[in-house]
Amino acid sequence: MKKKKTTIKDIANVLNISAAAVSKALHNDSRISEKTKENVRQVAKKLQYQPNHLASALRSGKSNLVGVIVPRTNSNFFSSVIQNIEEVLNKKGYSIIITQSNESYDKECKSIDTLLYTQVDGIIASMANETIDLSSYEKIKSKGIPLILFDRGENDLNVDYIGIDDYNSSHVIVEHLVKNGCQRIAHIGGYKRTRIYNNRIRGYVDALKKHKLPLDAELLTEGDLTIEDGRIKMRQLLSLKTRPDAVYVAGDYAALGALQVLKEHKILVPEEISLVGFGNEPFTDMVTPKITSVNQHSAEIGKQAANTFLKYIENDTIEQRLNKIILTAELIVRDSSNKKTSL
Amino acid sequence: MKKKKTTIKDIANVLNISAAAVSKALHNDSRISEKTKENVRQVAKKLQYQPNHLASALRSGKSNLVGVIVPRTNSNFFSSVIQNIEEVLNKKGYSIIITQSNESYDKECKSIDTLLYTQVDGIIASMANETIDLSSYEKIKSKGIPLILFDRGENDLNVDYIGIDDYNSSHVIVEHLVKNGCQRIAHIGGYKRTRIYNNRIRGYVDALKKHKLPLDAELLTEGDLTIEDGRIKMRQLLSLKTRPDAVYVAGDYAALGALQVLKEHKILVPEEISLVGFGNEPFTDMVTPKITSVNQHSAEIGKQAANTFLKYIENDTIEQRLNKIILTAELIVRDSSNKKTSL
DNA sequence: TACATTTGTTTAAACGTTTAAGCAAATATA
DNA sequence: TATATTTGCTTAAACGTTTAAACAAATGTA
Repeated sequence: MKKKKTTIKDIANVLNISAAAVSKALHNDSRISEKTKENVRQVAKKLQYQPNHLASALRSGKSNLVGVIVPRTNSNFFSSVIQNIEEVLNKKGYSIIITQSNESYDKECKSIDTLLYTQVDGIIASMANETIDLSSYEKIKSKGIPLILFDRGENDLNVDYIGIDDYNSSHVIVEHLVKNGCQRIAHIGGYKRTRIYNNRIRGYVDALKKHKLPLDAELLTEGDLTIEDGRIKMRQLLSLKTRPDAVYVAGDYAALGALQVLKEHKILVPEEISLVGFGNEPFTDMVTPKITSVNQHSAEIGKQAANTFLKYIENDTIEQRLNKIILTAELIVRDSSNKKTSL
Repeated sequence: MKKKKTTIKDIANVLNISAAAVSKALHNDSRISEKTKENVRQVAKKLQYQPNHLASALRSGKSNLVGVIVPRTNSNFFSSVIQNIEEVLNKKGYSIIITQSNESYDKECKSIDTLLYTQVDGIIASMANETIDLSSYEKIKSKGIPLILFDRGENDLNVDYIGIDDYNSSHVIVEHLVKNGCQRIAHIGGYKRTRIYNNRIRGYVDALKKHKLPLDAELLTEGDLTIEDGRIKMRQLLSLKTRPDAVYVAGDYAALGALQVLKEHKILVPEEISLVGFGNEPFTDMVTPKITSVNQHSAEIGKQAANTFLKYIENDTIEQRLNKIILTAELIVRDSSNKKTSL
């Protein structure tokens, strides 16, 4: 059933020249005459020749493929990062292979193996929530393949990292809430072991101290920041003797869950409780009230990640080391925390 | 800088056997002694041997890679389909390469070229909105590579297709709206040239006829079904002399835009105007009021698509032809159209 | 004992490219 | 005119596997 594919040899046979000449003609080698090049191009077109990536990559040692590992693609942040990585890399002749870890460590390891097996020229990744053991990522490094992390990274790997200033973002958020008259600010956080969430928590704690606000253990929770997690944590917060008057949630999905619970309890947002999310997912602008959130500059992160990879390709003498590009996140104030306009 | 990668020959040298023996040992060939196999496994582990996909794929003519083309990944429908394709195929030793067309015909052609170039063993695709010219897809077929379409397909390609019954879904929706007392039902549709949207439009028209409802050209619009498109079309509908009392939108994002406009105009949903979307994106359940929508069985579609591909691999004598698997869509009734409970 | 089969391995070719090296013919240089 | 350089190609090896074919040694069969 399989149709025979046209190879460089087929073209060579038609023109009665060597396969090497055809290869060079297709690569526009200066030592091949214009006439031959034109002939080759014509025959290639007529025979519907399509170069065989496997063969050329094997021979040249370059696959022109870059692996991208994300926890999931159905968040706007990740899909926007991916799109921008692709845009930059396509221009330089690279294609990308996207894999999802689904936040699972096992799946992530498998993805890495698949990518290495496919002989990608580099890997750009955001780590799964579950990942603590870094040996899989060490393997990438040990093969001498450029590794670039974004969003969810790890200092210990000593590779390039592109992300936002999580610690400072927390300060900006707390400051904003304080300005809006909030006194008892809760934080629904991610897992501390993940660096970005740890930084957000540290920023939250330090900002409270700075503003001399109560630092109550009850007001600080840790979780996976899914919608359901947000619902659970919000219910917990509502059951406290003294409820918070503001909740800063480290992820938009959990913020959405929290908002649902608040609405179910007929609690006015932001009048009774202010709400701030993180990530600026499109739905934060769709729900009622619109949720204040933090723009993570996904496009910029994608572009920087791609360019960082290209840097290694263009100059392979550079040694990989911890090199952080930290972008300043931007607070997008919306109804859920803006008491001034809603009064 | 590049570390030397371990090959089958390195293992062979250590054990003083031939490379062929190593290859066979790694593939658990029955003609290799247990002792040798064990030795090979040990040395492979010690040297951190990772097979070279390029070489094995080139030699065997099988890449164990399947290309997946979607308009975008940041919709829940597509990312769920992808996840299920991956799940099924991973079990059979295949990895997938995901590419996004971003609804652009050009990008789609490039994606197809990249995938063919990468020598994928098959392609599973949902076509871009823009795509009318099918020559790119014909190219896949002409190479003898299994092509499976889902959601956005084209009969003319004569390949397998997995999707839902769009025509009938429209009937179910109109029926539901009629039962809820709606008389003047508008349809914000997709482009007619895309088969699924065409089917939804035909179903809408025929259902109106069946229920002897007015078939008003003003009430039927065509567009790209983005949020913005939904907003524009909804404003148009509101500016009519006689407004509709129900709007059936062929996509959830456009339905969301329509809902925003309705809320901005302080129109009660569903009391004054009922709203139904399509796709059952998670946000339909998050907004207020929750939007009635249609579940497209993304998981099932993904699994069926993967299994259809596997069918061709397991039996390469089968000729590809138009073979539709049509799943029955399920109407999820929510607040935006449910007058009975909301009264 | 003679031959057949099985076991465990090796040899060598192949997959489709790229590329270093080689070489003859054409052209330039002195 | 003799020699050097350039042009336009060919040859052959290589990339890391897989696999058909060959083969020696061990084992089985009659």
